[in-house]
Amino acid sequence: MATIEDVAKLAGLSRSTVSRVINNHPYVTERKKQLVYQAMKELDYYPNSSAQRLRKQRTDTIAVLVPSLTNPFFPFLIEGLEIVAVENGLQLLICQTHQNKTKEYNYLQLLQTKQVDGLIFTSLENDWASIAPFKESGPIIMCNEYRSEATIPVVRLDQVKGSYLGAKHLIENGHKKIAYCGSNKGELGMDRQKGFLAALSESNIEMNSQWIFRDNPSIESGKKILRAILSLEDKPTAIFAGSDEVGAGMIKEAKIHGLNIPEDLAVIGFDDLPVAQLMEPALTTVKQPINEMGQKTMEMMVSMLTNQDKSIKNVVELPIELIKRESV
Amino acid sequence: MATIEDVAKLAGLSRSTVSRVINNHPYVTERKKQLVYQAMKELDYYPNSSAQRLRKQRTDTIAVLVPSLTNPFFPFLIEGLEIVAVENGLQLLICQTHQNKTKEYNYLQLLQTKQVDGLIFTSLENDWASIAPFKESGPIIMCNEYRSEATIPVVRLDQVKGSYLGAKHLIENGHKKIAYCGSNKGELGMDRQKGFLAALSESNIEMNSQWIFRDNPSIESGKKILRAILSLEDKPTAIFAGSDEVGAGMIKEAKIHGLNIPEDLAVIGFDDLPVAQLMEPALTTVKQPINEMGQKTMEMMVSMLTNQDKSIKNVVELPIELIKRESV
DNA sequence: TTGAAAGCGCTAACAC
DNA sequence: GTGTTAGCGCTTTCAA
Repeated sequence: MATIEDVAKLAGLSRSTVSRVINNHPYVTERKKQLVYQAMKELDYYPNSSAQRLRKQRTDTIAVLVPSLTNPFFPFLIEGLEIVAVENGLQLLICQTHQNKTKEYNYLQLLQTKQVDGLIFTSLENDWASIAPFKESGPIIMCNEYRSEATIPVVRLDQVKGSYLGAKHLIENGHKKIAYCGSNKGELGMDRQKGFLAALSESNIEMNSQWIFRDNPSIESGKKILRAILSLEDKPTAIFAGSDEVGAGMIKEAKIHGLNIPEDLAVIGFDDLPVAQLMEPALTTVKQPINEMGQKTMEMMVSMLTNQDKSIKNVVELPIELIKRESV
Repeated sequence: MATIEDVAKLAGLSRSTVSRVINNHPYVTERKKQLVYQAMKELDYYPNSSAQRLRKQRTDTIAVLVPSLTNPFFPFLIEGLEIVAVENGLQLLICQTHQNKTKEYNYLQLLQTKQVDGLIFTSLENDWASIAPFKESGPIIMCNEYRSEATIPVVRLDQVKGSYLGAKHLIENGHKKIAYCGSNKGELGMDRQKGFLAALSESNIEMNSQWIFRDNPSIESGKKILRAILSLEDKPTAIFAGSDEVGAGMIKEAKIHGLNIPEDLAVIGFDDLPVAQLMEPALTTVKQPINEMGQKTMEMMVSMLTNQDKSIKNVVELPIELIKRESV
């Protein structure tokens, strides 16, 4: 394997000059530049990435922590992140936490071992307190999920408003017995529940604790929850599904059990993923501007990387809207 | 930022001993080991990843090239790859090519710049001839997609058989006018078409060239193709969709246009992704053991990494089967 | 069982 | 404009 030394020798120049050519420095004669290119080609030379990183103390790589790629929400988020990353010569290191606290925590070592320059959380299993110290090791941003105690930039949506819109829509369609699905672990989940409950109490509707479900946001969860609802004595007439995948699973399972959607049971999703449109009836949902959220996040990362603004408490909030289809 | 030198000093030992502790070498007194641990903790020390990689000439990272993560097939494949990668202390660097020849080609530099130890193709835009030289830079494996000229290990399915099964099922259900969707660029695509045509000719069924569609495997493509079919004078009675997403898009669009599935039009998918079960009617499909394919691939990569078997032409072929649901 | 020393491949002062 | 040189932080002979 050829090194920069070999190239320098063959071109009859010094390592520095070769390095300058590699890094597009000005002040290199066109002639010598050509000499270098020629030698590189002849030797099939490529700069060693580890050596560059060690010397430059920079990796141009950003870690992106996602719970799972099989939840389509995250590939769409990554899509947005990647657009801006590529524009800025950054590489993404995609890390699946599988909702595992320890795994998530261990990925923070990427920052300490200088394998990445920055890190983006799109979900969070650990307490903020245990994450906070890692801010010293490089820029950390939260995207999608958030913590109000966290003194780092956040790109998020108004989840309170999102679920409020969803619940309101259900109520306006005459529903008073509404089930709720969603996590209550993160602040995102708590806010979403808050908005939901706000809409109910605004209309003096009471919540039945039996109608609250905490499962994972998956199709299987949707099916499971629907079966649980069916076995209830006092059944809700509508469900706030918390995600399109859950909503889709519910619709499918409901129909298997002979229910008509939305007549027997109204379902509203969250996210506006492709599956929402595919369902029969098409899933009414709360749309999140996922791609835009990704882009805004990476823009912020780039600015942190260049300005060294290590601890701006910057909150970007993007719009969220109701998409009416046929399931309510 | 503390370095190994700092740790050594604080512990009153040499860099070598600290390094030995870091790398779990035998022959270090328990006492000194503890001294090192203590110093590392005190200094909040973490080994610099770039320095280790440069020195060890190893990154323990494998590049995985996928067309796109928003096609759920690939997240499921990655799931399988990751299981075995984690077991073997390997990291995945997931790279989206977005079906772009140049992008794909540029990712090969990861191998030459020694940013990764090996590389896995799950699709291929470039000719094999232009990829072949990169074998010198590290182990390359093909998974899912394949090329018979390629002298590298391949983990794949019998695509000829898969599409044959699908077409046969359509024929057995009385169809003689069958449309086909699928790429004809890669060998996977060609084989799939081959199997499809084999089933037809076995039953003396002729193919109408107007019934062949080459769009991308997406929901939108499915919708578009369905509309194209609707505008045809001589319409097929069944469609081999080539992917579940395409099939799902078709079913949805067909119903919008008042068609009954499968009475007016039978649809068969490919992959057996979650969306197949969600559709109404549920999508009959050809199931690929995606997760298993990922695992087998990474097992092979691990063995290449350890045995230095750089050019085994090893083909692993996994079973493929028909899943009968309601769309045929 | 431990330490000294060489060197992985590169970049960036600094000097000319 | 170009070369010399120091050194990024680590591992691994080699010798003791």
